Amino acid sequence: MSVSRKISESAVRRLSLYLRILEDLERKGRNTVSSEEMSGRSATTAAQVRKDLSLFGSFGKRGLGYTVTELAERLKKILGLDRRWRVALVGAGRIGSALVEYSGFAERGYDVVAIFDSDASKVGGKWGGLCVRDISEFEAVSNDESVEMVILAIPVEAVPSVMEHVEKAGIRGILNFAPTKLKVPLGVAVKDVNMVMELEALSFAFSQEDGER
Amino acid sequence: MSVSRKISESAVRRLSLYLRILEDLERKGRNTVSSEEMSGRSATTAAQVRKDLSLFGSFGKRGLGYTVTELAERLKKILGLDRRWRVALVGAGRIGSALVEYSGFAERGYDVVAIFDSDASKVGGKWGGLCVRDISEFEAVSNDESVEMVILAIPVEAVPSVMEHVEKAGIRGILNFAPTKLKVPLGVAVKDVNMVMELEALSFAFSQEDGER
DNA sequence: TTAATATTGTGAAGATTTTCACAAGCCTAC
DNA sequence: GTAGGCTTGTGAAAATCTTCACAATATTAA
Repeated sequence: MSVSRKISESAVRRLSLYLRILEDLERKGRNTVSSEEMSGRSATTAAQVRKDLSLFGSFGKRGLGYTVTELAERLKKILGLDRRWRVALVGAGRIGSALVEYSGFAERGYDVVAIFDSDASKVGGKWGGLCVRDISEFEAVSNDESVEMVILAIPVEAVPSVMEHVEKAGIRGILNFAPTKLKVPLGVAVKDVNMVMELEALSFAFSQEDGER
Repeated sequence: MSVSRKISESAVRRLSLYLRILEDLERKGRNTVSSEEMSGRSATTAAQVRKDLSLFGSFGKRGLGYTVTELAERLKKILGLDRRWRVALVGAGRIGSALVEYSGFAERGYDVVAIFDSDASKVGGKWGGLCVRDISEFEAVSNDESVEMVILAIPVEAVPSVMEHVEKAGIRGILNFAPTKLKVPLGVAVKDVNMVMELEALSFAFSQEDGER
């Protein structure tokens, strides 16, 4: 399982997508699937599917394809989903609320174990069984709760001070909703979710099309 | 301005990021900026910044750098942000709510002009001045309102029936929050926002690190 | 005017990712 | 058991993306 090669961002995204497809096939009671069919359901080619999988081993049977449940298990393991993750939410605002109440997280192994905010009017409130804590308690609480990842759903202005806490606590994974590039120490993984950026990519696609007509 | 070359996904994301940086510099009253400084604030190299920009023309002055406001204007035009976009939200749930109330959209030129849902208990409700319509009215309303883009914030099960309406209405841009790959006709642009996928990328990064120790 | 300094724009080199194409292997049917 | 039909796994080729390196050009100072 230990892979020394660097796996590209897009390959990981595709693995994630393959897993979703396999889970769907599983629900439908399918036993095997070919790279050809998988490619039809994603937006890739069969060769790409096989290449992606071959980065981690050889999971299929020639002439037959892949066993749905087995491949799903393998992918879960590769993606680190064969365990649960302890996550803290920083920012008890609207986005945070949507995230915490979204059942998909828990289903996929991510447990929100603490919620923080710096707004005194929010601190102390109950959010689905959890008490909103003041951000100043971050290090202590995240240590007690063995927090591994953080979801950052805060405005840009709040980023520097929050990041200080996060860094000190030794957090090594951040899902960032703030529309800014975080500066993090080496070894900390950051994923940015930026809806404005997505919309801009969309309007760019439009403008290009129009320009080409 | 009309560019026939295909611009890569990641280049567009970077342009979007550059624009954010420039707007920040603008607020701070800076007049010019070098590719070197821009690269410091993004996660790229100075050469990458220059290459990205040179895809669309030559906007800088040798020895001096780029004029902040001028480059920002250029980027806005390139990204199709020199106009407003009429957007419909489909799915009056939690994510939809977070999006509609998020001021960043309106600020960047995206006006939500209609909201749809298929849940009878939601239809008729008022959402920030807009009346939630039944999805069956999609074609008629989106035509009246000249809707250009759609934000899809619905569960996977609802995708096929909703997509029928969207397709019939001739929508050509979709921001998709449903965790599934949409099948769309040629010429329709789709951007997927998938938080579970981002978290999976994060747990993958973790697992890799651990494996390498 | 000339020299020194800064920074762009861009071919070319290098690196990475995707696609191609086919040998190798597995299954079914006869 | 062997022929025929699929489908994987994978080197090699092709395509794409990033970095390098430097000529060109603008500014400032003397």
